[in-house]
Amino acid sequence: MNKKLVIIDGNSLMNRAFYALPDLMNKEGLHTNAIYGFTTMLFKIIDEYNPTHMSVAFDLKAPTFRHKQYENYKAGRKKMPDELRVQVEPLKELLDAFKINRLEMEGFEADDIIGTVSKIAEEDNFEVIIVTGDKDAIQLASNKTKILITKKGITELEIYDYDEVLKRYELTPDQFIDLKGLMGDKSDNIPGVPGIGEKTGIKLLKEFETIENLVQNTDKLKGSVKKKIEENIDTALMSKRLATIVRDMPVDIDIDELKLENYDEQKIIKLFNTFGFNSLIKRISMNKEVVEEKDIKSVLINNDNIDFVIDEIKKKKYMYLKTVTKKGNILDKNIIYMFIGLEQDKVYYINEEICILKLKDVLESEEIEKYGYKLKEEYIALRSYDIDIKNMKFDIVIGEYLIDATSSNYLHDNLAAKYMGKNINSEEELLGKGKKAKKFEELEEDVLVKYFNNLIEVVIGIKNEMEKTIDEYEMQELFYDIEMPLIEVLGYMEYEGFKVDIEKLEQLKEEYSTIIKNLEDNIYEMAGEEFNINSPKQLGVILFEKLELPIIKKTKTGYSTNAEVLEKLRPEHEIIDKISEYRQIVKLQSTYVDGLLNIINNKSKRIHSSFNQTITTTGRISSTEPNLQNIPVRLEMGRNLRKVFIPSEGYSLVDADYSQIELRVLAHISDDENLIKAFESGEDIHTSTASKVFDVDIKDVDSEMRSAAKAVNFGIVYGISDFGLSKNLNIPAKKAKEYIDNYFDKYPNIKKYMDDIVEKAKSDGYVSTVLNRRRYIPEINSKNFIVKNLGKRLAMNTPIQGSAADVIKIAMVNVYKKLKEENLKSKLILQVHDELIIEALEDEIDEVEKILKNEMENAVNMKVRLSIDLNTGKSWYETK
DNA sequence: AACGTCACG
DNA sequence: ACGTACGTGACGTTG
Repeated sequence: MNKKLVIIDGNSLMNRAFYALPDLMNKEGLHTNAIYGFTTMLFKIIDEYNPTHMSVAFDLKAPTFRHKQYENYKAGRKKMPDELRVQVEPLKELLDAFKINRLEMEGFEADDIIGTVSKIAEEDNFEVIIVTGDKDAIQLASNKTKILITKKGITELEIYDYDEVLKRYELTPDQFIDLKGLMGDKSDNIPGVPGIGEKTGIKLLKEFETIENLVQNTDKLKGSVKKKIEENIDTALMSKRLATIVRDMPVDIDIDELKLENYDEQKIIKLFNTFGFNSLIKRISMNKEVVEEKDIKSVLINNDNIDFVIDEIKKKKYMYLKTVTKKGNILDKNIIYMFIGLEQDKVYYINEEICILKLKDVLESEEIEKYGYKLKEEYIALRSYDIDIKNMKFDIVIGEYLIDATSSNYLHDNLAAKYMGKNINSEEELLGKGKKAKKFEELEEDVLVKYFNNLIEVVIGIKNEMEKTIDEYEMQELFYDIEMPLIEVLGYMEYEGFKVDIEKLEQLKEEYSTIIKNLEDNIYEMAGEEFNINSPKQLGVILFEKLELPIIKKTKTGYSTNAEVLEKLRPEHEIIDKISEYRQIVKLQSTYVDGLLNIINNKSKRIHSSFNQTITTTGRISSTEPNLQNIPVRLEMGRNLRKVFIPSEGYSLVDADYSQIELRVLAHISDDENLIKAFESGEDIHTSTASKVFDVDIKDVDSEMRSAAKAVNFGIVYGISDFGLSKNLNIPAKKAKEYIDNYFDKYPNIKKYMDDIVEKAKSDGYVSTVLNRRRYIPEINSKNFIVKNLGKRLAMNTPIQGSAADVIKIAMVNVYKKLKEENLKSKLILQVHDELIIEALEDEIDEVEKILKNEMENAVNMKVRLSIDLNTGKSWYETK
């Protein structure tokens, strides 16, 4: 095999990566962009060139022989920024894990090491590849040595071999040194001959070949060039010496030591993990010669032999579980396979309904713990078989969400890479993506079996370590008592759905269509032409070019036409009102009326939203397809839509919402005496805040003061800034700052909370809720002012929003449990952050209200009491 | 796929 | 001086 050496200029490449990539950080706030860029480059080079030998050369801090020759060498160079400096040692550690040789030598620069090693390698008949961001290395090009230089960014490389240098510079690589001697080098502070640049330099060297020859023959020059050279002979010679890369350093280098060995995979994965390089973890396992590919034997179980599996489950008292379903109605039987794992290498699967039904007992047994991946899917899939799965005890997706709520990827292949260092076939690799994506039911059985066997084994492989982390983070209560039981509650709400009045919805559709049509006509007439009102771009042209209205604000793509801008333009032209109205109704029509009509379940005639438990960074749940957490309420026109959300025959809706839960949570966390007192007094909280901030008697607070105070309270919850408040209240920032200062004066412990939590985020890297839910805030250590300030607001807001989320989740679990215990027919069907909705049987309304009040107000014990408002009605609209 | 806009807590 | 309120999801347009 050909011997091939890749030698990299470590400092140079790190530098390039550092400046080319945005400021990446891991969750503890370690900057990682240079490491990341370097590593991707490393992968690329290994992939493309497949070297047998490799080394990375680094500069050391100590002065080199060049400094001794010329005291100004590299003078004036900026020192390495701290954000880059902190990445050097971790990168070296990573290289060690890769078993890639590192070279550094006191008194010499990386370039000299590279020059010396490449020479030794050339003599030993190696093919040599030098990777650097610095053009100086071009002098080393030869017919055996290629120089790769990073182009813009770091992913693109320019290749210089001997011929390429000749072509580009009309000089040999050796002459490149002379050229630099003449031109000098700003970044190294090599003087060169003043007034001689690249053009003249090349011309001279083409004629005289070297500087030495040139200075001997200055008589052949004329004019200003002659003068410049003659006056700078010594400088030119010295500059050439400085620019010459040493190729014979007095060292013994055994090139065999640069040989690539098998890298330490576990260590690399561990390091990638701390850096947060999840995508690279996948790549590292892919790069392995042999991907672990043992024959997977999940055992197919049928009706004749399933009893022995059931016995085994009962003995173990747990089961790992995954159902595979075909696409279809949530209410139908859709399971095509069910996988059951008991331990590593012991996975069974079934594909007959009769077998599923035989498992009903163990699935519904409180004694048998269920472990899995996205267990809500199992709950829902089994409901149509009349199986009510119990004791879902461990879900690795929920676990990972608690460990890192800012992660955007909880897919099993990613978790396998992180926890097990394994490269697993992902769902996207199995099914494809986008429009061409296949469905599970379209795949061959053996392919599916292999995939789901892997998935089960991932859950088995991860559970133990994840348990330890949950213990370490003291999240046992949050995980086992709240988030895990919540899975069933959310699954239940999805399966039950929310009834809608379809006729009413269709009637609204007609009404809105007529209004929209009229508005369109009006707007076209006022504009003098037809255009797409829904296009901000076209609308912008009409408003700001044709009608020449004043430009209030710009977006990065053009004119802003949002509601705030339109409000300011209102007095300018009568078209504005029509556009605002049009926007409002089109929104209602497209998102809500059409959106809802599209998604009504044809069997239940109800809406089955999906509730996601692992999306938000603060701990809230989110709702999709449709989003039932943003149904209009603020404006009457939109609020009417709530009339279509109705209970079943014989039922009513009972709606319970927490009063000021976030401010109450804040009072508790901050232990602020005044805010606690304000809640105890029973006084309206915004009025009470107004009386403090504006220093007037409660009875003298007018509505303007109250609404200003309300904005201040919102600001406090969001992580206050004078700018934000001033914008919201439309007052000068100075005035806003006065309000804030006043507020903190009157509520000193809140001020203390804000200061302390920001400090905590800085020192620990994360903040926590009352139940130890955690969010990492790397933003807070950013050098970027904007990002850092965002970090501060996140630190202030997350414990408040997150603790409120904790509280309502506890209430949900307890309300759900209570309804079940008491065998009530009433159903919990929706949560909207601080609000629960129960579809209550008429006869049970009193009991349901009692349960809601009791469980919600006593969900946690805080320094201020929690309070809810209760409303009952025949539509969501009526429960106000 | 990104952007602007707008609905909610 | 730097430019922002916190957390979401859906729609239509545009590139």
